[in-house]
Amino acid sequence: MRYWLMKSEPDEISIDDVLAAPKQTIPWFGVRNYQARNFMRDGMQPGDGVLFYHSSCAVPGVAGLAEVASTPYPDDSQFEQDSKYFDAKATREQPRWVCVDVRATAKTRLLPLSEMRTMPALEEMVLLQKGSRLSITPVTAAQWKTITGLLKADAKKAR
DNA sequence: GCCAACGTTGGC
DNA sequence: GCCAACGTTGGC
Repeated sequence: MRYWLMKSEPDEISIDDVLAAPKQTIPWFGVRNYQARNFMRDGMQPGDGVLFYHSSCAVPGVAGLAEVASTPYPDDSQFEQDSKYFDAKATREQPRWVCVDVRATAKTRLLPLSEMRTMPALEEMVLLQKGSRLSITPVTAAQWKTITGLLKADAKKAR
């Protein structure tokens, strides 16, 4: 069981969009960075925990929780000429890009990036490292526990 | 919209 | 295989 942080632009696909999708599940297509791809291809297993992160928006941060819901498979958008994710060098025989299905499990309060930066327990998060801009990054079990623990406690207080 | 940081491309 | 030029990401 591993943990990941996955960035999505809420203007494209927000946590609400995924929760509204059939089975609360969407294919995580469009990753076009080799490191991020390798995390999906070589690291992800169904059931892995996912921090659903909203990026490129007014207040970037963790907006919900999700889980990996499939093994990796070829990303169809690489074959679609009309897609902005089309890759002329990819073939059905030799796909270059993969995706996994992601199932949203909870919307949380927004945990802003700025707040995460103040938390000593999260100092080592890949997301918070200088110059880090990978759309998929690994999260340690301790970091996962810190963040989900905080968000669950806050949800309880809000009830 | 700016720009730092990083990734990719392609000539050599 | 180097590296300059260019493209992208994403917070601010």
